Parts: sequence; C-alpha cells; structure tokens
Amino acid sequence: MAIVRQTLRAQIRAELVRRLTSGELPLGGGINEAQLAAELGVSRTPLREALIGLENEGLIESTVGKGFRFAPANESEFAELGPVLAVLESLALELSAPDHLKSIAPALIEKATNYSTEIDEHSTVMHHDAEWHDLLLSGCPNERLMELLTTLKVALRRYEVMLVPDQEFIRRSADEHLQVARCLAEGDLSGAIAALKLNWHNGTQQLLRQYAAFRDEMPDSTAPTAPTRNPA
Amino acid sequence: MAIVRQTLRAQIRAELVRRLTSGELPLGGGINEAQLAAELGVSRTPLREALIGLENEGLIESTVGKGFRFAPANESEFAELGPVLAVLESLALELSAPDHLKSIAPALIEKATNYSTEIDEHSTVMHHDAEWHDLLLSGCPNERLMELLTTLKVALRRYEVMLVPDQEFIRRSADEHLQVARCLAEGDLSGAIAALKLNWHNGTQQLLRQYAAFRDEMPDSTAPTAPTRNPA
DNA sequence: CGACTGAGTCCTGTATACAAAACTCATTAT
DNA sequence: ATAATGAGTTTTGTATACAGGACTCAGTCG
Repeated sequence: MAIVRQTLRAQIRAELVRRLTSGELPLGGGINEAQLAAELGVSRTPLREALIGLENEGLIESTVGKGFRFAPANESEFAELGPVLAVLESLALELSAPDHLKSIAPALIEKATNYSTEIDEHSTVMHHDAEWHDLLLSGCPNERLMELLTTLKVALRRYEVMLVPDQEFIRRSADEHLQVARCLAEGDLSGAIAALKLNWHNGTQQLLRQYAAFRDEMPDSTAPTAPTRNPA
Repeated sequence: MAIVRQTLRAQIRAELVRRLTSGELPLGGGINEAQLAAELGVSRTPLREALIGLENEGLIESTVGKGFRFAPANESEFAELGPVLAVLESLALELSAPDHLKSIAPALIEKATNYSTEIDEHSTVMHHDAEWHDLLLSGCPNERLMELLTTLKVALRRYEVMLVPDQEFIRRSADEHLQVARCLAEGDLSGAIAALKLNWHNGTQQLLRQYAAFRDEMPDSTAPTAPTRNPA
C-alpha cells in the first residue's frame, strides 16, 4: 500500500471537481467561502487555494470584490472546446508510434463493439467513452499535450452530465469509434484522424442540441439547487 | 483614464510572469515564500495564491513538504509545446473568417518584409514575431482557444529568452511568414496552414539546437543567480 | 573515517484575525 | 411611489499566528 501525502488544497480541489462534474452543483452559482469551508471542514485558506487553481482551468470564475462562482454552463464555451479537443487528440494520434496504434487496434475494436450492444445509464456510458479515448491516446509520448487534454476534458465533463444517453447516439458513436480503430489497424492514420474528428464533431453537435432543448424547457434557472446567497 | 481595481495576487502574478519571461530568474530555483513576499512587499497569502495560479500553467512546480520552485528549463517540455502550438494556431486560422484573413494579408506581408530587413536586439525580434502571430489570429472567434494559446505562449516565452537572434534565422522566419501571408491573400488556407506549421517546426528546432549548445557550454548550472536556500 | 542520531532552526501548510469593500434594508427626500 | 441615503451586517482580500514536517549540523557510535 503506497501512502500518499496530499495537501488539503489538493483534496478540496478533487472534491470540487467531483461535485462539478457530477452535476450536483448549481453551475452559475456563487460561492460563499466561509460556508463552503465549514461544509468541507477546512479553513478558508486551502479552499481559496483550490478555487484559484480551478479558476485557471475555467471551472471557476471570479470578480474582484465579489469572490468566486462556479462557471456558468455556457453553450458557446462548450462549442468552442469541441474543435480544440478534436485537433489535440488528432495530434496525439499523430505523435503516437504507428506500431503501438496498430497493436491497440484490436482492443479498441472490441471495446467499441461491446459498448454499442449494452445501453447503460448515463455515468457508465460516459465512463466507457472516456476509457476508449484514454486507450486510444495511451501511446502519446507528449506529456504536456496529455496534461492539456486531461484539463480540457474535465471542463467538458461539466456539460456531459446534461447529455441523456440515447440508443441511436450511442450506436453511432460506437460506429465512429469502430471506424477509427479499423483505420488504425490498417495503418491508415489520416483516415483514423478524419473519423476521430467526425466523432468529436457529432458528439458536440448532439450535446448542443440537447442543451438547447433543455434550456428551452426551463428557461430561467440553470441552477437545480439554489445557494444561500451570493447570486453573482 | 480607466481605473482598474486589481487584487494583489493578480499584480504579483503579473510581476512573476514578467520576471520569468525576461530571464531574470533562476529557472530551476526554489522559492522562499517569506523572502519573496518581503521582497515584493506583500504577505505570503496573496503570493501563494499567485504561485498556485502559475502552477497550473506550468511555470511553477511544487512538492508537498518542500514548497514551490520555478519550473526548470526542460528541453523536452519545450519540444512538446511546439507541435501543440502549431496545431492550435492552425485551428485558429481554420476557424477565422476567410474574408478577414484575406483582408489582413497585406498587413501581414508588410510586417514580414519590414522585419526581415532590420536586425534588432533580442526582445525586439521576439516582440515583432509575437505581434505578427497576434495579427494572424486576430480574426479567430474561439475565445477559449485564444486563451489557451496565450497561456501556452507564456510558457514558451520562458525558453525564448535563450534564443540568440541570428540574421539567417530571422530571414528564414520572415520568409515563412511571407509564405503564410501570400497563401492567405490567395485564399489558400491549407497552404497557409502548412507554411505556418513549418514555421513553428523550424523555430522550435532552431531553439532546441541553441539550447543544446548553451547547455554544453555550461553543463551544471541552469541558474544564473542562486537563491538563498531551497535548492529543490 | 564514515554513517547514524538528535537538538535546533527554518519553512511550509493551515488556521485565525482584521480592514475594507459590498450588500441589505429601513428611512428620507423628491 | 420611486430614488437616494446611510447605518448595520456579510463577505472578500490580505495579514498574521501557529503546528508539524524538513533541513542543518555537530556529536556519537561503528
């Protein structure tokens, strides 16, 4: 058992990310530092440090006299993240060793076919998808790029909680994954990249449609639970 | 005169970035919080907040019991940043309105030709280059992408201070800029992107060569000035 | 002579304290 | 009735305090 020492700010940060990506937080909601610190059982100092860290990743925003707030869900930001992730994942593929890509292709194909058959609940679908992409990029040696991808994907996950898994969508996505994997098996890198970009494009579009519908249903409140104060 | 309120942590952060990108700091050097805070005339709290913000951008690193240190200059990180910036700038071009690209082409050409004639000192060269790229991307509507580019370029600037401007290199870079601009003028986006990627590739390679030479000259110390303690 | 040990010091990570800005809300003026 | 004012209260942003871990270095044991 490897004992890891962690600072409070790291733990707080992880907990905040968990809450943000699990959808149990009012997305545009203001943050009362004292209250949240009390709730987490820590002082304001490490909490503020965690918030500042998250601010750089776009999950938290702040204004000078008014403090922090959870970054509001924002269609355009989501729409902007899609293409960025698409090109970065493509780059990661290009930088991977062709041999490695060929060697993981069977596993990629298997995962894609398995997942298309079972219709699971939301978190499972997202988890499988993330796993597939992780395997896809497992050979990329560019650490800075991988780090960047991780950060950006966290920002995306905030929005994914809104995505309702839909049989048709899952099937199509699995098909696209399959297409990527088949190209890799044949050593057709540019084909794989094209399919990957298409996968990102379609996924983004799907979520944008759902988001629009969701917003039209309940026009005013993006916040499922209201914070005590700090309307931001 | 627009009065802007700024937090201390924002000002500290800006000052640290300035020092880091101007090369007046020991790159791998450890940070003594109390000492640096005193030097800046602030308390440890906003200083730590600034450091944490910078840590997310890769300019600062930290270890649990040992505190912060300026991220050491690291060839592989630099080599990794190049391709990432290349594809992101290319994406920014693709997302820009073709009309806008065509309209800025003349200015891009002019800047490129002007700069190739004059051989300036280091900071001027870097400044001109940054200006050219800023103009090139001025039409990109993807704010998240632009923000990302800014952050990554700051990380790059740490290394650029080591680059010695060299007549031949400047001329070639200007040629490449010219090539990008000419393609844009003709509406040849993919040509422009290819030239842009080449420009990034060559620039990166040049700096890597110089860095290797620099490191061979003075093998042990990357730190021009030594900190008091905290060798990290 | 070299490795280990432990007291002393320094430094980080976290908690608390404090001043000033922002908000609330009742009262006054228009 | 609406807008303006100002006392009172939160809340943020920064400074200071404190506990425990990390480093230093001299002394001891092999």
